[in-house]
Amino acid sequence: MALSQFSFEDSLQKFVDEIKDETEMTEKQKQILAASVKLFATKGFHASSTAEIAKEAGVAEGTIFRHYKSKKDILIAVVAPLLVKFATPFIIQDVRKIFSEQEKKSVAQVIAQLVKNRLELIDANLKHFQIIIQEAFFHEELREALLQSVVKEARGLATQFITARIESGELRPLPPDVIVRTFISMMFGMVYFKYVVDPEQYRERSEEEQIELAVDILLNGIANR
Amino acid sequence: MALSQFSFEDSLQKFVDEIKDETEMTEKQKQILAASVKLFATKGFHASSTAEIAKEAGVAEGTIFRHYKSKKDILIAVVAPLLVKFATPFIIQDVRKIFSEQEKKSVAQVIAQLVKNRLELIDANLKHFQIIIQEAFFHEELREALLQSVVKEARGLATQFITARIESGELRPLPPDVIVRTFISMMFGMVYFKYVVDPEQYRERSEEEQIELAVDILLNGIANR
DNA sequence: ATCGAAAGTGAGTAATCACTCATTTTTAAG
DNA sequence: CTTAAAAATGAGTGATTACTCACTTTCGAT
Repeated sequence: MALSQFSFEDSLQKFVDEIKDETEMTEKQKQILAASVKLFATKGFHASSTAEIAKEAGVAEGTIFRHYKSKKDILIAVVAPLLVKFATPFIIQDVRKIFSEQEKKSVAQVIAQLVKNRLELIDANLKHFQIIIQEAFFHEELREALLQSVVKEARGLATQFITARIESGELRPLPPDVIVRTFISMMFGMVYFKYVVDPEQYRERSEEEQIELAVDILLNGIANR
Repeated sequence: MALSQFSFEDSLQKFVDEIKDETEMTEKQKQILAASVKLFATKGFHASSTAEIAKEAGVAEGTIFRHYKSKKDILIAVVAPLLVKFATPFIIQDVRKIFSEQEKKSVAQVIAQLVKNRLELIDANLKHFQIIIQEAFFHEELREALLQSVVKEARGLATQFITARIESGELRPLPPDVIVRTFISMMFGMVYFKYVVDPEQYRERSEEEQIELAVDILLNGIANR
């Protein structure tokens, strides 16, 4: 195995290993994770103490370290499932499917479906998503796992799709990476405006309308012809 | 004065008050700020201890608290100048000027100029910008000041410009807030990809090309006509 | 040269940090 | 019911935290 692939394989494996089925978790363990999610999302990892987590979970501080050998292990346990949900081939079949059914659908349909699908995933795991985004700034391993697996995987698929659609004449011959970047930026922007910047204004329109408008702009731009 | 405006006026005022001319700063004080910027940007505010800051600045820990009454005060002192640079009417004239010269210029020119101008501002203050983005998650006052002043101000100007250009027929009759959101998302995306996600790929093209491509997509979309 | 104020110092403070461990409680199989 | 393992506990650990304060040094005006 090439040395350069070590860190990627390692960090992804580390995340996968950390995942346990909820069924094989103690009640207290679930409470610890739930409390951690709540605190990490609102105050951040560094500002949340293990004493606080224990109190919020209704658990002795020692119990935390019976299940997680360090505080950082809690973060990994919290973040791993969603990271894998985004990244593993198994679940990315979701996305793969959208792309593979391409013959039948127009670009607009595929993109709209993709946006909807990913936004639903984020919505369903909002706090976990928030924690990942926040803490990726400070934890290199997390950032690494996020970029190398999720982004790389997503970009691979997207580039394939875009290239095909350029050849078929449906898309302009623009550099695929720029299109991917624009698409990802747009989606993050939607989430950020929806939950942080301006929830009231965002909700003036329905989610379907928002997606429709965004896709419209991505496809056709804002200039009048 | 309406009660609802208190927090905005207060937090903005607090940030403005915190700014001191560099000329009226001690040598050691500048070192403290420089060390704080370096540490906050790399490790984050919470993970940077005052002992560390003192050591990095080559200063006694007590000296820090001679100038700043709390650790959080350092953060404000670090962040305030850039925040004001983004927000105050005085410096936003920069942007206002771009908009006001609109008669002579095409939408594409105005937007390209605007993107270039803002990206330059970010580039010139990259670490400070990074700190603001990171810490806005955790400090409500910072988030408040950022949203209420910078975003609101920027949106006001942009909406005015967009509305005018829709009326003149240059832009499609899309909701201005959606256009603004798309524009801001695109810019953040460029910065994020350039510095975090994929610096190598980003730099395959020159900055001018990147801007040109982004503006092109914003104006004309990715679909073939 | 004198003097008061401002700048700088670093040992000291109580509080809090992540984490340990001897002990007790709970669980589940025989 | 017995019993051994697993789960849970919370007082206790040394290290580190943001911050204080009595003291020394530097500086500028007279």
